[in-house]
Amino acid sequence: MQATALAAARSSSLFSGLTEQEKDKLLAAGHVYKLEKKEYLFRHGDPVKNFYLVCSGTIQIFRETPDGHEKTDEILIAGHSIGEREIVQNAKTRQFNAMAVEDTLLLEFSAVWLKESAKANPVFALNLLSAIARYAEETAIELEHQTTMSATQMVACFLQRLCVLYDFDPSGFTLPYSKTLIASRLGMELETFSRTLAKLKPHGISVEGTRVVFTNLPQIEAYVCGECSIAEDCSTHRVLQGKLLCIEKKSCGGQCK
Amino acid sequence: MQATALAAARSSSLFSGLTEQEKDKLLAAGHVYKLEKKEYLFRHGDPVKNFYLVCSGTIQIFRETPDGHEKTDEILIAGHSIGEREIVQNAKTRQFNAMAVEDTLLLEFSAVWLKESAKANPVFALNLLSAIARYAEETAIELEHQTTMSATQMVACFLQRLCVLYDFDPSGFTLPYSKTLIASRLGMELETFSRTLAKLKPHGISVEGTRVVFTNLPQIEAYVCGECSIAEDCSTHRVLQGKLLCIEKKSCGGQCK
DNA sequence: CGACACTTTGAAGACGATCAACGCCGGTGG
DNA sequence: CCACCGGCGTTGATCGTCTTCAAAGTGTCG
Repeated sequence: MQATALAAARSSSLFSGLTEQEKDKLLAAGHVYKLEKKEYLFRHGDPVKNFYLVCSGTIQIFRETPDGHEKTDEILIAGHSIGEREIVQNAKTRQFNAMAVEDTLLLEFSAVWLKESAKANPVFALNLLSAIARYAEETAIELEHQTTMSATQMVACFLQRLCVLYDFDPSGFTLPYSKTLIASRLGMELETFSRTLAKLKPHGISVEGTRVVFTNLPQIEAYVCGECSIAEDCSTHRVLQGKLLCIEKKSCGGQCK
Repeated sequence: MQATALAAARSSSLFSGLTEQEKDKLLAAGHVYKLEKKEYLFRHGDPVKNFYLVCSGTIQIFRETPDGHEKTDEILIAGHSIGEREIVQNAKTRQFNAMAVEDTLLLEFSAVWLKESAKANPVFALNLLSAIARYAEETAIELEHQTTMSATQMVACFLQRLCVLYDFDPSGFTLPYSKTLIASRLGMELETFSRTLAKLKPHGISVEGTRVVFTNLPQIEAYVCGECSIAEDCSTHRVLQGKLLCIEKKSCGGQCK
């Protein structure tokens, strides 16, 4: 169990470019931390004491609005890290909640450890910087999507990304978490999400229950980077892995075939 | 002229904690760069070669969607920096446009200079890390606002922030840039923005032409951090300077008096 | 089998975008 | 000095999309 946990942790981008010895030394400071489904890792307002690496399972990062609604900011899986931004900024309290979506294994490190390690190891520091910069970039893209894309486009975009990120088979895979969670992640209501799925069929994305099938693969592929004539400039449709998706004429101005 | 430019630049948070000598040494590598109103600093797709510090004037960072719409990501004034994220991430091309809103003075540095300086000076490196982390945090809040607040709330929030950020007099100040730009920044149409302003009057915010007056100051003040009963947990209404604004009952659930 | 969580579907409503027309102002040129 | 123009902002009417509220359907697990 411990061995598997470490394997996932050492594959984190934070350790890229480090020797196996260096990784061992850094990881030695971590304690295994288990969470059961629905258990909280921490809540909004808790003091920032620790840094975490996800080894297995899934962690949901979310905020609660005063009227009781939840907005999911991130869904983290093995290899992802939690808390580096707050620690770097010396934030005193957590600004969001972290909860296990399913049984989850983490490695726990102290905030001090993170800072010391960054000071002591320039490669690690650069990885940290890069991870935070990447998060900033992803959030900015997310924001752009939110303000310029329709719900249909967002869902299509999300499913494509999901497929790439989790290395699923496009010709058929199962959603890794509930539709409620996905809707919350996309900042829309469950009902809207549910209705949207039906609209995707004509575009070659079929969803029934938790089963997703990219039918008419060539058509879908055609939407992917390289075949989209405005790929370079199509910032609206840029997806994190450098792939593109233009699902509706509306915001493509018909330039994407 | 040069003296003023340097004064604004050295006040940047990137140099906090450095001795005057260190600042001098770092700033010596910069070249003054002038932009006239409407002139581009760079465009989407341009190679990432330089890092900039804004000394005076205003720079608009924006993206163009394929259907011709513009979304303004940031409005930068003296002390702000441009390009650190792309450089840290080794991005090859700019992912957005940067244009002068008015005549603007900048300091230009090479991308290499930024990296070398970060390597050579740990305090500078930490400031850089902190600046990027702060940007990430601000963007995340922005995203949360976008998905949970109404147009009315966003505008009210923006005006309050503007007042704090620019150190304006709440009892009366002039908008520092056009309403078109503000609307674009808030991700809404000019018409929506225009209509929204009228709705703010009952809440103690009066806008006529470019003149903004926070009337009924006590009422407004009451909305500000400390007097809002759910201040600590009211992430939706958290504003960058640690101030709060709850302008409508809708999402406060009546908890904010 | 029943309880419960999760999802789907329907109908109504709110909100912001869109299209269109008009007013205002500063600048330019005759 | 006046007429015209273009940029900017306001206002009105309409439309589409997403949310909201309500009810019913599906699946799983004890």
